[in-house]
Amino acid sequence: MLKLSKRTEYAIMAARHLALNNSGHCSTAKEIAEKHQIPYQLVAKVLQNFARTEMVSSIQGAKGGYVLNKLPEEISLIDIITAVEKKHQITECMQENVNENDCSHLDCCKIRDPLIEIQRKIDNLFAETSLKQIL
Amino acid sequence: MLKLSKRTEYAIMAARHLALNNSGHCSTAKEIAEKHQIPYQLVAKVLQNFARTEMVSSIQGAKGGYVLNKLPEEISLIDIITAVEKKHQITECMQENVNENDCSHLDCCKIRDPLIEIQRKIDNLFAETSLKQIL
DNA sequence: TGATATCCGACTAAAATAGTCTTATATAAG
DNA sequence: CTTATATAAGACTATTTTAGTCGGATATCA
Repeated sequence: MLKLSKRTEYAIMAARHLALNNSGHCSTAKEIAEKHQIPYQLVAKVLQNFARTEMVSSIQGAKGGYVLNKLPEEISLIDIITAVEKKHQITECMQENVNENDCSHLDCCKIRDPLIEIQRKIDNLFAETSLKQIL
Repeated sequence: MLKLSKRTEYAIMAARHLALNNSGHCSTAKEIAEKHQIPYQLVAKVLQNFARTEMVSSIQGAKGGYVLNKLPEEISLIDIITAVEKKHQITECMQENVNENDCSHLDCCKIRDPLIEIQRKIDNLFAETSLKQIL
């Protein structure tokens, strides 16, 4: 319970790699997969997720790859997490497009408000940690 | 990712029930299951977990059940979580009996320290929320 | 035009979680 | 002393989520 997914672990490792190798040349998915011993297809997907955000650009074709668009201090763990995870909330009812009223438990809503507050603080913790801090 | 398990949700609901019905008589697993529409066997297990801690006592046999030993303000969400979950850490390497060195990633340990700090703060969030606050 | 990349959906495998079944033991009450 | 009711606990199955793989399309450099 509450564990970070491999996807997020790989995402942090990939972001870290990009930050450490951002001098001029871009990094490929293959390079990152080999360097950190993580499955190629998975890093590839994570990097594609990154490329859909502002923080990373992709360059297609031969000699292509990925580059960071921001400084490590401008990127937080929550940016990385939201880039690769659809759901990172501690309860079902906090996810997008879920109505407050279609909670599965009769008395859930008594518990809901304090949990929302905890969720907000957890997101804050990840927002306060920048990529620079883990280089 | 990061979602609380049903087990923990049921545990919070059960603890809440005990706190609200702690005037003299004890509550049975059956009663709690029916009142909150959660599977009997699951609440039963959660309550058995509770009974192994200081916060709840069980009374066996007919007319038996469970009673809270502490005031709601003396019980925190982290007490409830640790009573029912073996693992609630955000990474594998933070669990009991895991050596710092048998991390599966080559550069994990660069990431480990900041994550341990985040883990500590998450635990704190759950520790700061008492059962009384969710009654 | 071939080699090397990103892009992306569909699929399979593995692991974690949720839920069920079964049996043993304790105890109150008729 | 037997029956009904309750906790205790382990083994099992089903479901869901997560992890990982495969195949094909597109882009670009040389």
